[in-house]
Amino acid sequence: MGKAVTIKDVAARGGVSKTAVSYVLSGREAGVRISTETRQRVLAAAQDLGYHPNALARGLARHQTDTLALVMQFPSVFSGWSGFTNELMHGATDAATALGFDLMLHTKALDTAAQDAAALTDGRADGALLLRDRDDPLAACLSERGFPFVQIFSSPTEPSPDAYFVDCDNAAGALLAVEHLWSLGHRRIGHLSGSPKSAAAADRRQGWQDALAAHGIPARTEWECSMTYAGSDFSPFIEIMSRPDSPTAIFAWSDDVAIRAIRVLREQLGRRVPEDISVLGFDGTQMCDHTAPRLTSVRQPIYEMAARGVEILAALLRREPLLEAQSIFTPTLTLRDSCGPCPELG
Amino acid sequence: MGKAVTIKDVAARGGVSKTAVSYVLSGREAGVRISTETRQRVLAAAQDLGYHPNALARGLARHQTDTLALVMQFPSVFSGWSGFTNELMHGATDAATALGFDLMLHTKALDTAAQDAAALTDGRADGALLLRDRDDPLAACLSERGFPFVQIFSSPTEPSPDAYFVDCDNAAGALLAVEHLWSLGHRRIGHLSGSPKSAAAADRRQGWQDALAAHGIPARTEWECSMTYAGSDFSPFIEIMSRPDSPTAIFAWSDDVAIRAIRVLREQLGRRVPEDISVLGFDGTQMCDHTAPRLTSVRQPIYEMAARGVEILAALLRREPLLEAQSIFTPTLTLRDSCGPCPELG
DNA sequence: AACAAATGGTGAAGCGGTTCACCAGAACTG
DNA sequence: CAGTTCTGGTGAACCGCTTCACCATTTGTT
Repeated sequence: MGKAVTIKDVAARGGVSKTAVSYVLSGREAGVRISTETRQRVLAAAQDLGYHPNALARGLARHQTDTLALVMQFPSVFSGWSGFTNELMHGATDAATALGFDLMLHTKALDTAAQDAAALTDGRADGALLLRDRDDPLAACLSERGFPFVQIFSSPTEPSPDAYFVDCDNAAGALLAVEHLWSLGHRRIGHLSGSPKSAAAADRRQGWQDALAAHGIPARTEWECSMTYAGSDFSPFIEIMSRPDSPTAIFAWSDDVAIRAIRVLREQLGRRVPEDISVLGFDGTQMCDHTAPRLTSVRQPIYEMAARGVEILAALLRREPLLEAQSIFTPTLTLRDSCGPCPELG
Repeated sequence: MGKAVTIKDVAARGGVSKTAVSYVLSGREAGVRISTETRQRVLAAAQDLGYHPNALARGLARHQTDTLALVMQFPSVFSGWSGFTNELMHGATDAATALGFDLMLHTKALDTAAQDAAALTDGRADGALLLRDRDDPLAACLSERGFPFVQIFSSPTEPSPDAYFVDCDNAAGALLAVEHLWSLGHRRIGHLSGSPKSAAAADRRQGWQDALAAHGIPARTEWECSMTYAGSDFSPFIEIMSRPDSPTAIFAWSDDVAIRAIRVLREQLGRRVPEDISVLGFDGTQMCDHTAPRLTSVRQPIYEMAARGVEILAALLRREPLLEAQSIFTPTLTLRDSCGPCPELG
């Protein structure tokens, strides 16, 4: 790094004080007047020198950096392949750019939530977008420190008016899924569930149970199989599907897992989808259109949800009025080709 | 944000000077000796107060932030779905975490490369990972400013000993692809090409041409179709494939595009893959295993390449000896089910 | 006992900005 | 023409941390 050009250099070249340069370049001329002529000189000097203010110094002085932290639960959030993370990052970066914020990634995990919170509040970011488990202690630690944050793809167990979050109605999504399969004649509807610590996964599982219960068919344990990642060991699933009364339809908690399940069904169990068995996913990622058969899935608008999270956080930081501090999107069902009538019918 | 706890608070509580606290907490005790007893007091005080140094102030004073900037060519790098970006981010974040660096995303684009460079060198990042077009002016601007960077998934046109980059041998990859299709009897081998500005895409296209030429069959213009994104309009492709002498095999510059092509072939042209036509991709993303048919693809180790980029940059910044400043990975061919013998044979 | 060396630590000057308090001179007022 | 109000701008403190130069004691040496 050669010596970078500082505000002092610009001041010298413009024949003015640092103060004048600061006022001109930051645009915030409240309290101080600068003549048009001086402004031009400063601008020219800055241009000539290729000056760009040091963000560290500016941030230190202003206690504000116009930077948002994106905090992931696991580094492994990047290990899925269906495109959830891609779409999330896309929405978050687009919105951040549009609103004039930069984005920092926080994938590190320290020993305790308190330490994570301390690290997050090291001055580099003005606020955080949290993609974490439900009731994650980090949120509490951040609240305690008075650090602004918005949770995305998660919502608190108890309604709390002062929490900011963006989520979709996962239970409603699960209901859509089960109802669709039910209408196709399926009665033994299995579930590939995610981590119980994930708010989204837990709600989808609950929604599945409730939807079945509403039809007078309590969900059976042997219809459920925990499959947190698409890369997980699917032998429990194979075991379950090999039993006599195995489900005729599977509702998977995510597209990733659904896609993997289809493959396992075809390659290791010799079952055709949707003729022998129906599979339904959750997320409605782009990949759904490109599998064979194309994956019927409950869609949550990931891009929009991530963008909304950024918007809420931005409004919060800028003390602008919030349209809705808590945003719950309604999922929709996108029909494609992976679900068919129950083969045991007629 | 409530008043954050500063080094002064810790000093007061420990009954020592700021200086002592700084030396103890930063671990860098060159030039100054601190007794074990004092150290304990400082540590305890810091612990009690939940102190974490302000990264802005520290960075400003030290001219170093242990943060890397990841600069994308387009925000749309997140719009693909095959998992390239996911795998890249995964490798980059893992390596950065392992080496003690944070990651900042830079997806904004200002008016000129010079401005982009100025913004990048605003002090927040020590160096940059560039995912950009070949001969991108940004690289030149950064060099001029003496800002350290490593280009990933790209390499300079002219060999330049002082450039740092990680790439794969794209031409060799294309050769693998063409040779495989050739060995299956295909003679009319088409190409879905990417942006000519992308180093990778351009090299793959060139490799395809050269490989065909080596067999005495110059690539015909009507075998090629530019298809930069998987979301692009595929009607030119449809047009090409509807002609009498259309290719019997397609080498796509990326998995995304290959997957889309398979779908278009099946749904809009009624052609079966691989019976009627073979399709071969590039990247070897996880998605290849989950399409139907599974996609035969030239694999480049995206995770490792991104991680290597981070490692090189880290070594550069820490003035550690570099094993290889320029890293060129050799791609491999992963056979799956999307390529078959040329139907026109026997 | 006199001096050197080691031990343990502090003060203050930055790093590169922002911003508040204040000021000199020109332009109005009555 | 003295007094007020604008206009246009400056000086210096400060943001929180690092680090160099330096100092006061204690311990070791001859």
